[in-house]
Amino acid sequence: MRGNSHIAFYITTPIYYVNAEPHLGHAYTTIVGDVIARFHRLSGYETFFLTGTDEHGNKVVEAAEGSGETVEAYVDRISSAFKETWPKLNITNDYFIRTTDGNHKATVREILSKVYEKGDIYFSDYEGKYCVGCERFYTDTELTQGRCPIHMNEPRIIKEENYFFRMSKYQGWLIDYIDEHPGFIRPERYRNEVMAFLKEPLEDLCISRPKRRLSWGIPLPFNDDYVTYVWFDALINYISALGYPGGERFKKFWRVAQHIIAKDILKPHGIYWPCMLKAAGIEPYQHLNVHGYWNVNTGKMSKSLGNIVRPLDLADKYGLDAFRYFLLREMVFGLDSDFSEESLVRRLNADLANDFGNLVSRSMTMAVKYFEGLLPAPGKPEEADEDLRGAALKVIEEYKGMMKGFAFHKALIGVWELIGKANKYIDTMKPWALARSDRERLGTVLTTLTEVIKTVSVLIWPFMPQTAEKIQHQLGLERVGSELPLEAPGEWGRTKQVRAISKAPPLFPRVNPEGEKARG
RNA sequence: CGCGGGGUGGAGCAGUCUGGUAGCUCGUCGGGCUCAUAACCCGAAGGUCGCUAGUUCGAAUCUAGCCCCCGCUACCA
Repeated sequence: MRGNSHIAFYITTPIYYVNAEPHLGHAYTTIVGDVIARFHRLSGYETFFLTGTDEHGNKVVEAAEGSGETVEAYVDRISSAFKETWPKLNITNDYFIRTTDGNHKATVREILSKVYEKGDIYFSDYEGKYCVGCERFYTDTELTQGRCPIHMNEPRIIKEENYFFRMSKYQGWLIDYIDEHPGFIRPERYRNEVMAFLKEPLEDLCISRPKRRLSWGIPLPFNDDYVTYVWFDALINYISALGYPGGERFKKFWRVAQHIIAKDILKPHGIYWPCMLKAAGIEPYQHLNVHGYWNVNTGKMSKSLGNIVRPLDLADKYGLDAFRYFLLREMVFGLDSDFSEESLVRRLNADLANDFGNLVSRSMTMAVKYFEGLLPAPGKPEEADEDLRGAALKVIEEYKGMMKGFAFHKALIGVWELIGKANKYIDTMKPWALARSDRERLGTVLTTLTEVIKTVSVLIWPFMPQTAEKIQHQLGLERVGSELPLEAPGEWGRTKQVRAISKAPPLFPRVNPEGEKARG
């Protein structure tokens, strides 16, 4: 069933700015990317999943000075922190890009030249309110009563010559494009937000900084006294990573590009980036997928222990798969959510331990207890068996639609409805009674159950790869993980050998509300 | 007239785009089962879906107006 490999899929996270170490928000975005990438691999798509780090700009220089390092050493260190975090969260990115990479810098300069030669970059005065202490310009809205929020002094009005990107030229085109491509920015609330912004005239974008003020950046190809402003640098990573313009990957993947971002960087991605692409003569990306924020009540945590929510700590404490599941199940993609360990524990116990883990546990135990793990070929299915199978096949179809639309919580709700039906099926069929009265029927019931569990294992693999594969090994399947495609559950009745020879440990041990592992 | 988000049983949330018996988790109460991780299954109590008007045979869902809460001031996905 790998015949779909000519179908391509390209997904990106933002490149993370290296002035802080990875936190919950970074982890969420990247796990979403991983889930969607794994889903497409499972569906037979040739998939390219990109993440990386954004390393230029003033704040990075300041952060390096603050830690007493050279800029180069500093960016290497923080970039590595990101790069080394992702494997620990089971992130399967195909490439990790850094904006300090030579090929990226070359691509940025190439694009700049192209747009410059086209006449869409011009040199002009920039006048603004500049705080000498901060060494930066402020907009009126950033100022507190007309004063710098940090130094509390009045900013100086100064003029600076800079290069500008003729973004206003593309406003009409962008409005039409978004109109004609309803899913271009999604969910819809963010599309509306961009459209609302585009109702006002778009200003041209200042894309340079003089070197005397900022040297840590990519020099403009047409004026070496200037470096490019961060967004023009950063956004281009999405194509430089593919080897634009001539790279095979660019040809294969760019036309199916999808970005994932959090709502704070909607404007650069929803407006600057499409205009930049248009100016450079490159097709727009396919979808911009925008998610909300995790609101973390850090006050509570710091009171007791003075600790912060760090993704790796949570994964260590509760299990990586539980952590990944929680993030994708709890947040409605696009909306804000509250994060708390309490709600994580609630989901871990209710959804994972009670509903799902226990279903696997009781089913496996019976397969081993009554048939020594070797289930007989199923007999003639009865109505209840067919109903359950029908429900499973229906869930697979709905799941695909939800996943493609980034409705992860709905995809998981569907899977858990199936889990609920399987638990109910056990209670209705009473296999422990069949063990004494009708062994053939017992075999059919247990086979039906293991098929449902197999189906579930495939559907949860993008979210919880370790758990899914553990189950698939227990079921004695020859193909596991990404080798077991989404269509496999349709081949019902093939699971004969269950390998849970002795009692397997629970997939998800229950946790008491204080976060300690409960006594099993 | 700033912009945006939200107001759904005790708590936390889906559902609103594509109107049609109001759903989930936790909690409470009662029952069942014994294969299972004090788990699972069934049942019960509990909601004027912020307010008002409108469209409609029918509105949590669409339209208009109003009220209340929260971000936009902390690094940042």
